[in-house]
Amino acid sequence: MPRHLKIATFNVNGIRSRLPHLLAWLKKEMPDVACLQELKATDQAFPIDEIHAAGYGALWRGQTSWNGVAVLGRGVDPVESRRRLPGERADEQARYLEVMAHGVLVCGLYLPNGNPQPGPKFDYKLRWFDRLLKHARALAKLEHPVILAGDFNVVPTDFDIYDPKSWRKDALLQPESRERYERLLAQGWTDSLRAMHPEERIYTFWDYFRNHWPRDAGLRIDHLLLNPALAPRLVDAGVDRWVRGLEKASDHAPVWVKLRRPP
DNA sequence: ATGTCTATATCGTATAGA
Repeated sequence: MPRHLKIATFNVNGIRSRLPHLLAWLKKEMPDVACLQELKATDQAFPIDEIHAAGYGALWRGQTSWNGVAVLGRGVDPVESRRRLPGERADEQARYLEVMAHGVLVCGLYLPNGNPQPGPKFDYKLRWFDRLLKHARALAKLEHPVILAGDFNVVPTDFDIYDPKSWRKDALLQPESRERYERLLAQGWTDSLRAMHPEERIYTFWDYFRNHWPRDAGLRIDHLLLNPALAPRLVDAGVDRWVRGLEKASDHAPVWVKLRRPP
């Protein structure tokens, strides 16, 4: 049994086209829990056999073409807590999956991108964020350890992007998006990457345009937030940049935290 | 304004979303 519990999030940008990368990453980094986003596959197309063969159990919520989230558990089948945010009855987009695994309530999420902004997609992003805020407020207060993990599609501050100039009008940097992320933190959530590395430029996403990866022109939009019951166990956090450097990589790199195991 | 991927609808190439 490794000393620490490792929980990660990875926007795979198509699980079928990215399966070799996902399997290589699981084998090398061995996260105990992995939240995946942008499966871009139906439930039937989810590659559960390969994931089982890699030593992981999984729950997933797919959708044709877009979105889709999953949570993998190393050596265990995650136990489903909920498959959608409260107040989502009419929302069919597969963006939220909450499970229990390795003693932690893991909330895997894929917040809407929201571009172009302004417009209906940005309105949807803010509504989705408001639903998350409402649900997260209750989760923060639990005495049980909880983690919010996923692609939040929010660059929290100008320190979390290589250069905000060409992104000022983008939905990821809007004051309305950032203010909601701030409110989330004000509920008591710890931004693990920033807490561990307050002075460091950290990126988790480099788009495919304009040579951004070779120039290390990235954004920090994939986040791992710990509730007060879990935050004292935080020992390390980082980004598996090597995955972004692979041939035909996702535009995101996996992000992880290491947590002390409870006594 | 641009740039590049993935998936879908359909079998070469266009469109949407990010």
